[in-house]
Amino acid sequence: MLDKSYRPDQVEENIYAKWEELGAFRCGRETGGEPYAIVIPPPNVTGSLHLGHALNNTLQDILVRSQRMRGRDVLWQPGMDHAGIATQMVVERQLAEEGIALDRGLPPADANTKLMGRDDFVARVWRWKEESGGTIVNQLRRLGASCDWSRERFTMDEGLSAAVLKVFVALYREGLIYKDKRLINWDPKLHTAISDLEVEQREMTGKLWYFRYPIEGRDGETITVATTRPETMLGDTGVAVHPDDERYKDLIGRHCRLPIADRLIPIVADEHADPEKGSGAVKITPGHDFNDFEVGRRQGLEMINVFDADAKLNDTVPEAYRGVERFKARDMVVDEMERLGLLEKIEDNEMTMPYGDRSGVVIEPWLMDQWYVDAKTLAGPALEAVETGRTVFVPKSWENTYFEWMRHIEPWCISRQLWWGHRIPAWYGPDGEVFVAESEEEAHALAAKHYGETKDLTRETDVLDTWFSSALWPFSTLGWPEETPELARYYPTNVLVTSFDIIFFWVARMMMMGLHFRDEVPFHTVYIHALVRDEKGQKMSKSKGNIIDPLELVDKFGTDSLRFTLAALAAQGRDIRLAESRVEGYRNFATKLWNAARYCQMNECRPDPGFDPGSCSLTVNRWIIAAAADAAGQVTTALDDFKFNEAAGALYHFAWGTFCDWYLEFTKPILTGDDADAAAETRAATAWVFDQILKLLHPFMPFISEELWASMSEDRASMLILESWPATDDSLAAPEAAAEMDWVVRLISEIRAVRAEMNVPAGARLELAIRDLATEKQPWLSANGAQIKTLARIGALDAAGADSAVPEGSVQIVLDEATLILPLAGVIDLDQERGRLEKEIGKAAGEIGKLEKKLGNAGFLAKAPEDVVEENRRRLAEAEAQKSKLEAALTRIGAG
RNA sequence: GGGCGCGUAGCUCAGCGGGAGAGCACUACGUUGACAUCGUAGGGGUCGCUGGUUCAAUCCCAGCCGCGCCCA
Repeated sequence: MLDKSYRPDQVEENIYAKWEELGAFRCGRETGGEPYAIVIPPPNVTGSLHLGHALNNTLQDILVRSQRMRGRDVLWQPGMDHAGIATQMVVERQLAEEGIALDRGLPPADANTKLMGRDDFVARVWRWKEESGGTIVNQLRRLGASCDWSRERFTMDEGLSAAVLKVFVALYREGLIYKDKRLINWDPKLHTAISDLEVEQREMTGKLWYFRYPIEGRDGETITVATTRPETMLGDTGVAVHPDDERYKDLIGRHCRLPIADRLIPIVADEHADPEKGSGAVKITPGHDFNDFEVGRRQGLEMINVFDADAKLNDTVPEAYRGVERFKARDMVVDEMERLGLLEKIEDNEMTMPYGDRSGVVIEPWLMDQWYVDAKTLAGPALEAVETGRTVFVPKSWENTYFEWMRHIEPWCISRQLWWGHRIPAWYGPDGEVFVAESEEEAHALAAKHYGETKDLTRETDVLDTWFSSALWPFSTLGWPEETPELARYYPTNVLVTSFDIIFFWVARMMMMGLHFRDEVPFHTVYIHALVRDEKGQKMSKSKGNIIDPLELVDKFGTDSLRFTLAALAAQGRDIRLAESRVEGYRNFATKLWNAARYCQMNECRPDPGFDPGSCSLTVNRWIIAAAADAAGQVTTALDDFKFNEAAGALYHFAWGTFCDWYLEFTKPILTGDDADAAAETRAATAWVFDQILKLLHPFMPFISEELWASMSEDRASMLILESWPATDDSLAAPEAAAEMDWVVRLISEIRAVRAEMNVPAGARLELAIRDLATEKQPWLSANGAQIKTLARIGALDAAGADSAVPEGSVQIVLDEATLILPLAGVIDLDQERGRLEKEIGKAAGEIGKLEKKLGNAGFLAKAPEDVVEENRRRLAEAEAQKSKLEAALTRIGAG
């Protein structure tokens, strides 16, 4: 016998281990089945599970488990990415605590600091990874994720590294990877370039400083420029005015003298200058501003880099400023300009500032050599694949985001000044000539050919952006560049499940690389799910302190409750606001099912492998079996459409609202009754339907469903995870049974409602007489008499004739053509009953009024579809009949 | 500035051209042998506002108000 209640903490770990022992997660188990593949969006090796991961992986697991049960050969490919920047930060911080710094070729800041070289550092990172990396993988196990762990991959693995090498060299040779000197986002704390997507634009109120620059050759005349970053003026190489700006027309082509730096810089005409903004003239610092960089290019201005890697001023500026930190330099510049009488004014200014999302420091646009991928060329086929529907976004609206980004894609800067990552396979000759090759030997061969003799080569020190390797994930994890059987079988994958903020990071890059190297999209569907927010709709973040830890919810309510909640709230196109009360509610659902199972056990409802659901003779059994099949259809259809909330809802309503609330109650009298055949059939049907529920439930609540599956029978052919999904055809449909049971449900509900309204004591047994019951329904009454008596607390039941008298003091309920009569003499207040009937009559009259108005409208009759008109006529007739029945009932009571 | 989305019951959210729904919360009643993590019943909404299209609008269109996100 099952315990009194479900204890998730006592079964989850055990069940998960059994699944793994069984090899249930492994691909290739079902060789006859059509393949179904999902690659996990690789979590970061430094990461830990947050609710976004919980949602993302719950949805993937629901898909994967249901497809597995449907007989597909499922591969859910797991793994992690090496998170270059994040991981290096973690390990560097650890080293700093031990007084160790990286040997970047500079003397240590303090004599006690030890220096560590590149190889030792990389070894140290690997050690860190083995010891403390990848906590998220175990957290995914707690979530129940049925990934094929035997195939777990890591972007720094040998195989994946080989893929990276091959791709880099191939793209280089095709001219799609090149070196270029451009402005990049420099992180002065982490000492590396970072991607646009890793830069957070923060809004703030800054200042706008107005400086006067003296015009050369015009004594006393100045031109005023406004700037938000005074310190960059030391790198100014021009002043721009709008070509149509009358105020400055005569200055175009002249020069002004840059104060402090004491250089001559040209005044140029460029559309970038906005006459409406500030003074209409802008200083141009091509080395430190993205817009100015473009202006500088157009106008042929000099590009001066005034900062070093720490964002301190370098040797290009006057002595006094050298080595000064940028914000300190700002104050010095402003002070000096003021002293020189060249500071016109200072205004407050609403602006955005770029911050590194990992370092939290202000990013410095910096001019330097980096490696780039020609993303524009690669984006072409990736765009086309979505335009032509080879890859589909669900919901479709996200295609716009993808298109927008892809159509305006910039060259992709792939080099990072880090040690942890895939080192770029490029070697430099003594004269700086570049040799790109898959190995050092090959590079030497290339060099020898180039120079005609052997030369010393030095390898590029930069590593590749982590996303460069993630972009290959859908095929590199399957063994590419080897042509493995898995690659042939599972690529392209079926669906990528991710959230919208990842469209740029992964989806776009995986599409580009997949198409270029496999000539085939990496996935046919991209399902974009919601963002999980807190109850108030705020994005969860550490700084707001509103983070809900999914594992805390798991500890409190069990994994299944959290999973079901996330699925139930995962409506397309809307964010999820997670309230703990919802999780609690679905925990109660789990408890409900647990108790239904106990009920089955107590009543010996054991699964019978020989049971044929089509063979039942009892209406109530045919009804519930048909309803179960219908629920299976609803759940399946919803899952096929990625409507997880609808699938969860259909399951919840069937299991609780139909099976527990009605079927189990209906069949109690049968199980304890005298008809042994009926009892036997009902036991088998109950067990069969409950099995259907467990199967449908399994993808959502894998643990409790598996536990109950085992507890319901000792001789299961397999664990639930490998069982077959319920059939979804309509061969079990039973409309006549549904009509009958629906009538019984309505009859009981009506009686209960009136009892409650009339304050009839809950325990009191009433007599029930039914007047005017249609002949064809007479059998319904006799067949379900026991159920009606139990559930509506009826003592004696009488199908009275049409003209039988209504006892004094009766309550009368109109149900379709019939009138239910409950003699309540002495129990009810006649005035109250009159009031109740009058209220019912009023409701019917209101309904009649609305319908008559509609049906009296010539336009409606002429233009509305026939079935709609018919439906309204039917409703009107129904309401009129009900009203007259109610009026008759009122007459029978008599005027008080 | 460009784009996307959202305002439906006290709260969290479904629905989306023809009878306003769920869960939670709330109220009343309940020791019926699965379940109080429960059962039965109930109250509660001019579906943000204003126009338009339509026989018919919570749903489609436009404008407005309020809120959120992404990109610049």
